[in-house]
Amino acid sequence: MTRREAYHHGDLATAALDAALELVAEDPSASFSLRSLAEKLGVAHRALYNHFADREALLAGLAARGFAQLAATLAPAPDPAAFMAAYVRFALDQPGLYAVMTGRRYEQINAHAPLRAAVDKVIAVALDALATPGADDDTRRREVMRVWMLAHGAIGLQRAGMLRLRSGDEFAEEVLRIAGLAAREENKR
Amino acid sequence: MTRREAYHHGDLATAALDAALELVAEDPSASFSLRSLAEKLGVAHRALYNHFADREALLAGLAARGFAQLAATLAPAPDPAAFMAAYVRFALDQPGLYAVMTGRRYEQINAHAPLRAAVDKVIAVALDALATPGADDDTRRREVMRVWMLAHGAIGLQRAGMLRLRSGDEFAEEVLRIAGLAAREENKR
DNA sequence: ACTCAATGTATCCAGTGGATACATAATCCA
DNA sequence: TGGATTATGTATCCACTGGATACATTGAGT
Repeated sequence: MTRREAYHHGDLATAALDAALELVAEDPSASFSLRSLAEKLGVAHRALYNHFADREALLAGLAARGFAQLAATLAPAPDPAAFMAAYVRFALDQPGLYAVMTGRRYEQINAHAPLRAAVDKVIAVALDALATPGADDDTRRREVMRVWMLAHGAIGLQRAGMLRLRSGDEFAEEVLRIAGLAAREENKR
Repeated sequence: MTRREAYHHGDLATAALDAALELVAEDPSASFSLRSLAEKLGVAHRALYNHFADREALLAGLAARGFAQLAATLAPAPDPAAFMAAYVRFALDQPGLYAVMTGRRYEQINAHAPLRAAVDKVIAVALDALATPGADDDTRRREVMRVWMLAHGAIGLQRAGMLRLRSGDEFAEEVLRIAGLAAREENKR
């Protein structure tokens, strides 16, 4: 451990988020305990509280990461169809992470600066990909929301088993079809 | 307690769901404990297990009730706009209940017959209100899903603070506008 | 070298969901 | 009618959780 990053056990905050991501990937309900997380890291469970005020703060940190990753995934989207396909695939690929991201409430997001920033970044990317360049702000905002609502709604209803859609790529294509966005070849994985 | 419904403390199963609904209304995160619920009912916390296999079963029962109530609320909807407005208002009026309803997972819904039936009832009502009578099944299904996705997505994004929309009636109207369904006078409360 | 803040540990606590064993009351059937 | 049976509720226990308090250790800056 000659690395500069190492304190006692290394960069525990980062390691904790890494481990939390794994636990969430294993169990999308994110019902993991701080103790199991600490055990996974070989550390006293109380050590985590040096980096995260409480469990919610840890989840907020994980959510912030997720939104940053989502923004990076969506950034190259050249049009609404590509955006929506990429968005839906992200949520399907990492259902636990997506649940953590969208499970925070408004106040929790605003109380956590990095998370707020990460969400705003996604909004900015969405505006680029979805909104008509010349239009006024209200119109642009509505254009973004329409696509986002459809995508987020589809994911939520799918998870709750209310739609009974096919899963995987076919799901993304079906959502595009319903949204009125043609599912073109380049949108396939 | 000469009433036929009374056993020891009355119809505990129903009373438990009533009390749970209150607790969820107070705290939409539905983080209430079975013990607080039992205390509210003046009963040993273990008594609840005579009526519900576990905490999840109790939530499933509450969700089933919610969907039945939702179906009744939506049934009179004469057109998609009215349907969507009523749906959004239901979710805003009872955010905790709506979260419990949509928080169950696919397997949990199917494992609970009354819940499954209640969800199917809502789907039937939605088909009536949203789908073109003569169209083929796939088209009808997609018509339903489009509206439902928009409504559910809007509610979810609003709760997560990602849309920053106005709340209350203005929220419902804005969602209708985004969905491309005119907000007419009769949709107002 | 010495101090101090950052980090990690040890130990405790009240509260939780759930299990097992037992008590009581309502119903059913001889 | 009355005794057995079953539904319901209680008492008590358990492992586990998030979090608090007190203390130990380590690295960094002077």
